[in-house]
Order: sequence, then structure tokens, then C-alpha cells
Amino acid sequence: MPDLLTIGELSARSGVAPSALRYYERLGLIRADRTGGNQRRYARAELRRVAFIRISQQVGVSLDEIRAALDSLPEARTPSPQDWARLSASWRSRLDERIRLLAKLRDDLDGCIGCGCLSLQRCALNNPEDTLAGEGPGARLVLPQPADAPTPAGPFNCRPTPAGV
Amino acid sequence: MPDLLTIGELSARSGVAPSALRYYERLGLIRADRTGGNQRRYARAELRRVAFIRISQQVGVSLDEIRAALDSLPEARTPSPQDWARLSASWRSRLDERIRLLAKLRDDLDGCIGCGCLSLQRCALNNPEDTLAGEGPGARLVLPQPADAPTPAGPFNCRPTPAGV
DNA sequence: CTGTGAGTTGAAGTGCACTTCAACTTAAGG
DNA sequence: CCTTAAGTTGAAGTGCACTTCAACTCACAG
Repeated sequence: MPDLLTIGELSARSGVAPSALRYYERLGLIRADRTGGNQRRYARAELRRVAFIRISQQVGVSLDEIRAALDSLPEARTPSPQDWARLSASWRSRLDERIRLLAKLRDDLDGCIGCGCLSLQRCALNNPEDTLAGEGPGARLVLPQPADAPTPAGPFNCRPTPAGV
Repeated sequence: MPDLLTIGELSARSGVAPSALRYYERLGLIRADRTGGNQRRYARAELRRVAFIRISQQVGVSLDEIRAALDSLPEARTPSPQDWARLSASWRSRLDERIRLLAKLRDDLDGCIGCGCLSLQRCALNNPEDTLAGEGPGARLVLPQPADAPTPAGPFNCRPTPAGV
């Protein structure tokens, strides 16, 4: 009746490699029962957790934060629709922000492509609020902008640099 | 008269750490002249290259691809505004696609939050075209979906899983 | 009962984009 | 000339999200 899934089945149904599932388990993102012979058996509810993990990654959330979010689920009972809705909603503003910054970048790029300043200079870069914080899903590779960096004096400016450089 | 920049100056004006600038040079993204004492001296035009690199990263392009793009600049002359505009424009569709997928993800999330299916299942994940390809700027961490993966039979479906799981 | 495909483990490797380090040299002001 | 901040190098380290590997065990159809 519990209808447990093997790691291969969970992998097939979720599209996540078995090695990744084991990795998620090590990090405490999902859990599995074991057979007498020590093989993993997943409750169907884990499928939902895996789905949530992958969605969250698309939103740009790190596994560590996802773990924290999942930890906030009730332990006693199987999470309800509302529980999942709450978690999903918690990413909403991040997603909005990410979209907003990308849209701004696109507009800046468009503006710059047309103008004499050539693009890139003050338009998209000279704008401190414009740092796409917490962008990348994985390594925090995208312009981490340490925040303690004193916003470089005059990073770039539009003046076409007399020599036309 | 060429008014060359030291690595510290370029770093300050671009907001990019000296170590990163050296790294970019190793990868062939930027170049520097040397003083008699072997110190780097950057032409002002390099500022523009660095700006382009950072913008491109925000768009989600890898350094390797950025290098390829920069390689397409004319070697003979200092790149013109049009040259830069062409490069910038080449990221445009990527940016559009990224924004489109994130917006779709947001809508799916919203839809799911309201509906009984709980979120996440068929809505956002069960959609093969929806993989945010080439998302992350750094490591290709985000659902690389090997393309040879046969789109898992029925990865997730909305049926609330009778038990209410 | 046996063969085979699927599963187990810990340790090490991968890829990207950097950063850190030690040991040393250069550039520039006083 | 001397000091000192800033620069140089190659090698190694970091963080994330995994993957790969070898050596072994388990589950189950025939």
C-alpha cells in the first residue's frame, strides 16, 4: 500500500539522476527508507520534494536554502497542498526580482545599442542597484559584488572617450 | 598619450578584482601591454571589453562563449560602436528566452499555488520545452537535461495522488 | 539456484569562475 | 637611495552541484 519507489524509479519519474538523488539525501533534502538489504525505497511524497527542489533551482535558489525551506515543512504529517503553496510562494519575490533585473538589462542593452555611448557603460553597469544579486543557481558566480566594495568611484561613464575608443 | 591603466586602476574602474582580470587574460578575454618591468598596462579600450564581459555574464553567457564573441571583433582597429552593438545584440535573443522561461515559471507557480494539484507537478516540470537551457552563468548546473534523456515517461502528473500525498 | 540488472559505499574527479598564497620584483614619492 | 604600495608568477584552494569509479551486494525472473 505505501507503494515505495526504488531509486531508479524515482530517477525515471523525476528526471533526476540517481547520483543526484543520493547527493540530495546526503544534504538532507530528501529521505528514503531502506529494505532489509539496505536499498533505498522512496515514499511517493518524495517525488514532490524532488519536484520542488528542481523548480527552486530554476528560480535560482541554492540547495542549502532549499534544504532550509524543506526543513520548515511539518515533520509529523505529509505536507498538505497549502504547505507546498506556502513554500512556492516564498520564492515568488525572488523570481520577480530576477525577472525585473533581466528585463532592465535587456532594456539597457537595447538603449545602448542605439546610442553613441556604445552600450554597456553607464547604462547597465554603472548602476549599483543593478547587480542581479543571488542570480546563478549554482555557484554564486554572477557578480557577487561583495557589498563592502565601495562602489568604484566612477566605474564607467558614457563619454565616448574622445579617441573614440 | 595612450594613457595606459595599471591593473589596479582597471580593477577600480571596472569593479573587477585584479585576480579576475589576470584570469580573463589567461583565458584570452582581454590583453595587456607590459612595462619594462613586466607589469601589465591596459589600453582604455580594455575597459570596454571588461564591461562587455560582465554584462554578458549577467545575460548568462559563459566565459568561453564570451571569448568566442570577443574573438569576432576586428583585430586591426579599435572596435567601433557598431562592433559593440553587434555583439550586444547577439545576446539579445538569449536574454529574451531567459526572461520568457522565468516568466513562464512564475506563471506556472502562481497557477499551481492556487490549484488543487499542489503546484510544481505537470505545471512547470512536465513541460519538456521548459528547461531554461543554458541558464546559469557559471557551471552548467541548471537542469542541463542531456537532450538524450528520453523525456521520462510521465514524470509528474497532477492527479493529487489519492492518498493526498 | 543462478544470472543479471539494479543497487550500495566512500573516495576522488569535474567544470566553472575565481581567490589565495608565498616568494619575489617594480614603480614612484620623499 | 630607501621605503612602500602595488605588481608579478605558478600552484593550490574554494564553492557548488554533481558524476564517476571500483568493489561489492541485492532483488528477482527464469
